[in-house]
Amino acid sequence: MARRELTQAITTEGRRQIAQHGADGLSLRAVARELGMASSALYRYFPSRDELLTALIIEGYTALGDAIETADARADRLGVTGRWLAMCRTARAWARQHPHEYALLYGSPVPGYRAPADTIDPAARIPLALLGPLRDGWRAGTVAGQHGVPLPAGLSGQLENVAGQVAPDVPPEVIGAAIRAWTQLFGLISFELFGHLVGSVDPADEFFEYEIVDIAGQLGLPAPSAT
Amino acid sequence: MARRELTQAITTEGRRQIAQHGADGLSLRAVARELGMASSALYRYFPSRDELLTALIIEGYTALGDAIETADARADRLGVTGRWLAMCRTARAWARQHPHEYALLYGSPVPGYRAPADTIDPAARIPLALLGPLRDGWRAGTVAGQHGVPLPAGLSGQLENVAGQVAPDVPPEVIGAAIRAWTQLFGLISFELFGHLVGSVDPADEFFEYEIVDIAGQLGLPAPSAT
DNA sequence: TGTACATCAGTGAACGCGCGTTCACTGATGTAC
DNA sequence: TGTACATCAGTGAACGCGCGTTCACTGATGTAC
Repeated sequence: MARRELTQAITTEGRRQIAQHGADGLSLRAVARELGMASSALYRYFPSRDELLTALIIEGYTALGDAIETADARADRLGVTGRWLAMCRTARAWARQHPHEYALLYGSPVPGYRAPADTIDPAARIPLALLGPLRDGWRAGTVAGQHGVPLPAGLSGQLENVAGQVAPDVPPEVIGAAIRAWTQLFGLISFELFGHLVGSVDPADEFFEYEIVDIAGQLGLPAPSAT
Repeated sequence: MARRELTQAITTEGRRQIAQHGADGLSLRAVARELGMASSALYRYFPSRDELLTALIIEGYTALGDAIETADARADRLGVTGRWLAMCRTARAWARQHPHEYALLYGSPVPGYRAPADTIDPAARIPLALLGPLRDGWRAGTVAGQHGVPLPAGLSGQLENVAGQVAPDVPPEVIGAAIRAWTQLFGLISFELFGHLVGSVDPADEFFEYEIVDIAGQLGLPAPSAT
């Protein structure tokens, strides 16, 4: 078996173990066992368990990012609001299909594990994709920049800094709205997945739809039927 | 040492270990070691590791619930908006002071652990407390029930069901708004604590303030200075 | 075309570790008569 | 007031487990001359 293929077989099996037993259930020995090789052989491919975990985290963000970006592209003809809703639904669907991987990305940090810098870019794809329709809406004049509460100076500086890196023409208010929406979306998904809605609005399908439409409204996106 | 005192010494040490190493770092042997007793002795107090974990989860929800309810009571003269803001700030402060305990409550579910029914009531105290000012505002007529998006039938039923259990006089829209606000608040705290805001609005102090004021606005709570 | 050598994926045994849980026991304390 | 007994917190050894990582090694493959 070629080096690339075996490396991929290892991460695939690792992902399978995380899917079944969560991040702490990831064991090099178990991966090796499943692949029918000595546990020491894995060290030809990953220098430590943590490196394998990092690879899986990056794969997770990449899979979710791909899914969201694809949903965005597919919803192109539905306008900015349609794109936003499509991305939200896709994020939720991915999370529900891969709950343990989702928890690895957005749940408690793995104790004793420090995410290296390599994970930053793949992770950033998700908020960047969500920013897309907002940025396009602002450029087209359908999304207003100014919000009710004026930005305090420090926050404004942080947001301008972010804008400078990812969308220099967009005002800090819009960046702030995007971060809010991103936080709200994943807060909602986490609450559903981690069981906090049990006993109130679980099953959460209707609540989720209600929420993402409301967030779209907060963002100043045009009503979903209108485009 | 009396039975109650030793039981408490065990949970205190368990909480200390979770604070240092996270939920997976909780080990009966380590607790016993730290308390200077044989690990088998702990089984006189807790029938298994999971039972100890359950006790710690309940203690966690209770501590957070106490903190939030106290903040609510202290802010009584500040009106409904002041109470809401005070509770939000207290929740965040508690989470930042007890990050691992917070992760135990609101992070990824512990793999292989099923939360028993005893945790439901302590956990419910937090959303119930947050509902308080909203309910009072609605009763006093300062908070509107109707929202932009009409409730779909199924969601409305779920919310009426919740209302029936906790606040029968409150319309489903207000319950929905409370669940939304609760989800948003903890989504935000989780994102900050779990590191997702690093690189954008971290340190998150100003962003947090900005957000909770905005949520208050969404809830229809009167402007913070006006009472 | 054939030989000598280097490369390197994979092996298997071992190190040293910590864990949850069980079980027969000790020994102090308190209770019943 | 003194004796016999029950209770029960705590002990310490043991069971059986799985883990990450290291290390000297084998043996096939490919390369250089």
